[in-house]
Amino acid sequence: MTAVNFKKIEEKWQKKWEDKKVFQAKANPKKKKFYVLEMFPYPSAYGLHMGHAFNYTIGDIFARYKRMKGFNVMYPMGYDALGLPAENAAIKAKIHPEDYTKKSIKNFIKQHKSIGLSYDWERMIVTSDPEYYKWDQWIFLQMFKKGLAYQKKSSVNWCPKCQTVLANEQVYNGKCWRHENTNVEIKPLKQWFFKITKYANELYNDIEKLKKWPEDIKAMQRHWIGKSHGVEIDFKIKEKTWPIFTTRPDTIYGVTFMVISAQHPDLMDIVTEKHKKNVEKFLKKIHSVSEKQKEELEKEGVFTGSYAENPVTGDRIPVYAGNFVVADYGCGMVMAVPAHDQRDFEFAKKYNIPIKVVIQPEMYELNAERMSRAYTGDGNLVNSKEFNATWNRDAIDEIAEYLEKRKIGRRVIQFKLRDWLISRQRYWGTPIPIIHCEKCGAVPVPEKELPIKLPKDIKFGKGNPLETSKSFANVKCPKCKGPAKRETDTMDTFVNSSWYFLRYTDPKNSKKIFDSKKANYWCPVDLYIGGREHACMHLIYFRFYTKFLRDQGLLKFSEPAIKLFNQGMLHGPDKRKMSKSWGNVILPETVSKKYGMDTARLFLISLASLDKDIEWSDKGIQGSKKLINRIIDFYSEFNPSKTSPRLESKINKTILEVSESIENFKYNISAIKIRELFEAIEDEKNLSKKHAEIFLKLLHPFCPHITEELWEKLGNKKFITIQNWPEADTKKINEKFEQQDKIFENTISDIAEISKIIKDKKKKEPKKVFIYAIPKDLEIFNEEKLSKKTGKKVKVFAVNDKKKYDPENKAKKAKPGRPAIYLE
RNA sequence: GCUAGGGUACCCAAGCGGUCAAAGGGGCAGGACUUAAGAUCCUGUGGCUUAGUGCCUUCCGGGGUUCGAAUCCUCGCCCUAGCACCA
Repeated sequence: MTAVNFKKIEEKWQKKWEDKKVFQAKANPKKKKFYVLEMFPYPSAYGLHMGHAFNYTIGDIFARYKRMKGFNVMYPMGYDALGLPAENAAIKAKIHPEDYTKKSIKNFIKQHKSIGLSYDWERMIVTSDPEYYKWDQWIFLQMFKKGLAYQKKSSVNWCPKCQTVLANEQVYNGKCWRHENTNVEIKPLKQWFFKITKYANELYNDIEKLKKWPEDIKAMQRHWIGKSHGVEIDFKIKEKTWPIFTTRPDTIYGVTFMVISAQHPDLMDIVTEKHKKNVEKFLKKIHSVSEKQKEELEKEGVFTGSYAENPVTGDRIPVYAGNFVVADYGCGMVMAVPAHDQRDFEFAKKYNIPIKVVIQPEMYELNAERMSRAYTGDGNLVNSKEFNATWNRDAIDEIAEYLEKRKIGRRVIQFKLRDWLISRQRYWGTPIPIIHCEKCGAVPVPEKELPIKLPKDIKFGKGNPLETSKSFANVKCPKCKGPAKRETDTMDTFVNSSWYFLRYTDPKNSKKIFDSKKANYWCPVDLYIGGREHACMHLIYFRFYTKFLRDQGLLKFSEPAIKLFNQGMLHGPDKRKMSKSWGNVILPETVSKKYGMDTARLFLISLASLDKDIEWSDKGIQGSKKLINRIIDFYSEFNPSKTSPRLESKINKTILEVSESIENFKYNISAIKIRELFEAIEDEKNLSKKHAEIFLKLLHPFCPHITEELWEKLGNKKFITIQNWPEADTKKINEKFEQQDKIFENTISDIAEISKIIKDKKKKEPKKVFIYAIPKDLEIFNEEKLSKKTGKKVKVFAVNDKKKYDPENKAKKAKPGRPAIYLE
């Protein structure tokens, strides 16, 4: 066996691809485009590991396949370079974030190239480049003009470790998304927001159009956006009208109390003098409980002293402040119907508030005194005046109608989605292009002054570093020219990644964010690959941006990606997620040296379905390694000859199977089909040059380097990667051969079986095999092949051969498709 | 609790109404090669039976639909991920 220097071959072809710019994409309206994109990485000093390689290989295989299929493929890569981890790492290493980032990116590029990915490097973008984030600022200004970027004071999530605020999407169970042990604090601060809620309805409804997105991601987004239909009912409290949102207007007659969120900004307006102390005591108490206890927290509240008037019944009902009401959903107050809502029920029981049944189930009768839990099922209304005996589901509509007619309520749609908090009090982000002037207020920076670059004269330490830069903060007001202060908040890094896919289509444009023609040619992204963890962050934000830029007249489409693919996660040999912190990281460099990158690529995709989590194992990769070595051996001794019709049938069938499995992202099946074909080739030995080339083409997307190398060895001058994908000649596919293969394999099993029996009985291993086949089947049984597979000397006779050796007269047992066998 | 997805032979994993005792890989066993080991190659790998075309029991468990189920329905149990007091 020849020793192969994989690393050398890999570097050779990586360099050639790059030198000849084979993967450079050019917009060409006459050609059908295909845009493959992987979520770009956040460059860190740790570099890439095989988990990343797996992710990128998925896209690369598809890009190479589509390119060979004749599509105009764009497959770019870039770096999401701004953000907190880089800043923190830089501070720790005592270098500037920019230097840290540059160094990391350099390493990432090197590693990306070493995996053999067919990126168009001319299109690379780096979000920390002012020429990139300039357009982030430009988008901000457009949003500002439309009232979609605005400032407001509100209770925001503050991570004490990050020293900055977080978006709702970045808070998991009350913890920071980057610090799972750090409780997020609630602080009232003036912050910048993007009004993503303006698009809530469209974002929700269009999920339906994402036919090629995974169901779970869509479900998560639906849940996150949280659309619900309901009614706002006007309750009067202390002369003020409070529109209370409910999805259950059918229970309006059963309201016995109200609960306002303890976090509500206007809570104190409702609290009466007499109850002030009590309420304050309560607030103090709920603030002092730790997050952990909050999870199991009982519903608690305190009477505010005020009463609300039920607009339908005119009842005077007490208003409580409670710990279980969300402050910024609806209007932060709920109407409570203890008989038919479990939370309200628990609360009412605890504070001895009356329970009024307004829905009676059909099978039995509820008694308010004896209920042990709320009845949340359906039934007919009772105690509801003119609506009595109405089926509650019908009553929802009827009562809504009734409220609307009397102008004391209206049908509305509520969303859980909140506006996107984009302010960050950190350095390594896009500066917000706003100047604060005492006279003119928040004034946008004129577009021609963009980009507002990050200053260098800053100090890291406590608080926002941008505030330490004199050159940055003190400016003139663009409107009145008076002294003013520049906004020192930077934008969330998710801003940068919300539109990067568009910039790839025209990455060097200095006049415009991108040329719409180009963007509309290449986009939407045909295949977008990345992790599930972005379901409710990036994947919502970039849909939002797409819709906004469409409304700005820049785009003609409404959804950024046609197909979304979530790859599984690669685990280390210890079955844990591959990551630096577990110390189970496998590096591409090591793998390339040890097995060759092609081997690793093949191994990763053949382990399981691409969307499943997989495990790296040095044992497991042996299977791929053996195959690759055999292929290389075969080609190094290859002499073209004529391909048998049997093999030709198999080749053509495999073309269909491999193509189909690639299209369906079943690369594991592709790998098996390729393996099976190669084994057939090895068995037959005779192969024409044309077919030898077809095999390499089928293998190429998976193993790009060695296929280029072997392709060249066959005497080809042009790259295999720009060849046409083989077309199957279906006329050559003959199922007869497959049946024959089956017969052949059965025969081998039979020989082994009989051999075993003889060995058991006679304690002697038979060495010779005689096969008696009916003449029609004769072509199936190749003596040489049989001998090799059985490890015995095999002789084949036709049953009607007069001179055959058949001492026990077995030949007569032969049937079509099943030869007779004699062993000795 | 809700939502999405799973539970397949020693392990990983494909299959998703008949061609299924169930692809492929790993492991293990036997054989070939070799002085031997390793590497490589071939074969086997649910059970029973027999000089081979046979039978039995399997695809988390129970029930069902069907001429026929690993595959469809239903009820459980278990796992994985995400969300979680949204009125």
